[in-house]
Amino acid sequence: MEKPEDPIPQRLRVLPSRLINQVAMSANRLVDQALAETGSRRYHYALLAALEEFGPASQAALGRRTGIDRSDIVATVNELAEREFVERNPDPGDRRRNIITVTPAGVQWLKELDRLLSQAQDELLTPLSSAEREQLIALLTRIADRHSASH
Amino acid sequence: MEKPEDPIPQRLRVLPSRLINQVAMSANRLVDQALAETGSRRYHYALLAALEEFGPASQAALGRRTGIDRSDIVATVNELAEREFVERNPDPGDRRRNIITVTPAGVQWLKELDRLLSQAQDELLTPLSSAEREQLIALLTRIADRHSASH
DNA sequence: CTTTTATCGTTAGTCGAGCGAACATTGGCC
DNA sequence: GGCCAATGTTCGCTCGACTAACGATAAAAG
Repeated sequence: MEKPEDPIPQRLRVLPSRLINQVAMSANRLVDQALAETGSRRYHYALLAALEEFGPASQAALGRRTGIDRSDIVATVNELAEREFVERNPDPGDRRRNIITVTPAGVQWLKELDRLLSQAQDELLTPLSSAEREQLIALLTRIADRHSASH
Repeated sequence: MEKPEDPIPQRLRVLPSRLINQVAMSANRLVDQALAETGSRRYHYALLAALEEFGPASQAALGRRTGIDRSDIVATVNELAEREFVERNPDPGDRRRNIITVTPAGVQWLKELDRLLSQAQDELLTPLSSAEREQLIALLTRIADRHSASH
């Protein structure tokens, strides 16, 4: 009654790069949806996380730490600044730089995002046991490391 | 001498959804780059694979089998038809449909893409042993299945 | 000190993937 | 015959990732 279920080609079903994309899409769907209700985007979380963990930083440094392009940092900082989660101030010691600082409200917000994201991760990984989740993370980490650091 | 290597926030480093995206990006880079040299794109492979495995089909059916939106199928079929890897003919039995058929050249091309993609997969999974690769695929498959089939 | 080189913030614009909306044509169903 | 669903197609949107350019400033080289 609800199974027209078209078959997926074997080649595609087992192709690692495709599997990964499939899962990435699910992950993004869950995460974006969780964040959307609060008017946030993934970049917001990344930036707040970087700021909270390493303290105030220039936009360029934030870009390097989060992997976000420096041209995209601009918009993200704008959005966060509008909601007063961060402040953008010129660096007196280097007038090329802006120093970005989290506000207390920003830290609070980060905690809220932490909560939402952790729920989303759980939903994503539902079919796996905790041991399997760690396995998966370990395997993925090794691949990610190899392809960002080395090359 | 070449390690400014900015640190990545802990929160991001272990966030599964982010790890997966990271790896997906590497995968796409490798795959796209392998395909680009031949003027192909991922959709081309998906379509040819579906055709070769299940035979001639309507564009809508191809969409269902590959997960490609039917509006995107149009362009993909156009591109493949231009290079004479597929043929698009009206279905005499249902005049709403086009029947897409792989040509022998298309089958040959698919084999070439198979070769290129398999290399790319290998490059992606370099840091993993074969046992680990199977583990990874198994884990990812379970997640992907859960989130596509069951909703 | 001056000239070159590099970094920073910013704007604008490209590209591909994944979609939604709309529309005309055609089929199936009652 | 009349209504709803499916099909092919076009148009356009959003997002993330990225490139190119520019003016300002700083640091390095001469």
